[in-house]
Amino acid sequence: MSTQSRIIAHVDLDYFFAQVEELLNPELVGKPVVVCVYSGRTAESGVVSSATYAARRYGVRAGMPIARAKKLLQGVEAILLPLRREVYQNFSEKVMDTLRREVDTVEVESVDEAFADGTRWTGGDWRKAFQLGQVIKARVLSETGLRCTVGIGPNKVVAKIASDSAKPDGLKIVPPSEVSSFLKPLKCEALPGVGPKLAARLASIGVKTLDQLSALEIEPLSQLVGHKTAQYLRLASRGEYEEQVKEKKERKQIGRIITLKNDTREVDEIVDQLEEPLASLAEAAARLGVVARGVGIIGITTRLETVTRARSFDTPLSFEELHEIVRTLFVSLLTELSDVVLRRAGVRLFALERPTHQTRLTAFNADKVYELG
DNA sequence: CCCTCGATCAC
DNA sequence: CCTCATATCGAGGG
Repeated sequence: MSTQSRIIAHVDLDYFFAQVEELLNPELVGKPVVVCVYSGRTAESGVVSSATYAARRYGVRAGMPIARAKKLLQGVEAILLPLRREVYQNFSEKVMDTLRREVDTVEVESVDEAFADGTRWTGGDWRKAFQLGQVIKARVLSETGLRCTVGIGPNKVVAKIASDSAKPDGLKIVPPSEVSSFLKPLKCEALPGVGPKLAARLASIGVKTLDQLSALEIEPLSQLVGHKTAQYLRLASRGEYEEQVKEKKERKQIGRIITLKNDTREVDEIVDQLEEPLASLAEAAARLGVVARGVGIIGITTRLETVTRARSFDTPLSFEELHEIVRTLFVSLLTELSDVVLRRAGVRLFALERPTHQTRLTAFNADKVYELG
């Protein structure tokens, strides 16, 4: 069979968190609904995580401080709701299962996005691509109640840009014959992986559109953005990015980060507040059936700069050891950086492995148990 | 080559 | 005024 043209769908749930809240409380439908992450520092501190289109009409956007959103919504009958991660995760899983029932391969990109390989579904026939999109949208709606936007293209990059261009509740097909004209006029930021920083670098050599980007020689581009990124930009901008849709494997790391009650550089104060996150991580690791050989800390300074420290080991770490290493890492961080004050602090576990027969470790047992070697 | 760290992205 | 979680890249050191 011709491995030539695949038919890839990108499925993007519309204003996902806020849409779930609407679904759970139909009175909210059509109103400005804003799902917020409250940091707990003050009653109102935090950011917007998701907003309905009614709220967006007032300029509310994800990532915006809650205080600013409230200003924009002054005098408006708006509904602010706290984030309910587990609830959205459950809906997400239902959606992903729905997709898996329809196509062979589903690659979960995030809680609200997935790629679906529709090559088999369509028999490789682009005349069936629209039908594939309609079926995906209809199945997701009937099985979960959620609306989504579907972009379909010959590769993941084109499919994702297509869905971006069609939201909300849209369906956009970009067959191979249209890829070039579809991509050419777009700004570089339209490519997944190109954010403000990379876009600024490209702009510094006068490159603003995918058309311009696709015309660059690889060498100078590589000088500017590094080897891997240059290869990616070249292929992606030409519509020639051919990474296959594949199920994601095991998680490589898990982490938690919190906003501290007060800005501080007191290790005790920091580690105290990291007790819960650490326990939560231990639980998450246990649920995943993994142990960690590495642990790291993250600090966000009052100037909003990120500082990290990490250590890895050749055997898995017990909960007690994690705790101790986290403390040590914060001590050395704060000793080395005598002028930083932390606003936020976090912990992450990496080098995650399934326990071998040599090691047993459960979430809440303190001791690492070795068999005799 | 491996490790650590910071940056970036995108959510 | 500034959340939270993950992956990846590249630089620098060993």
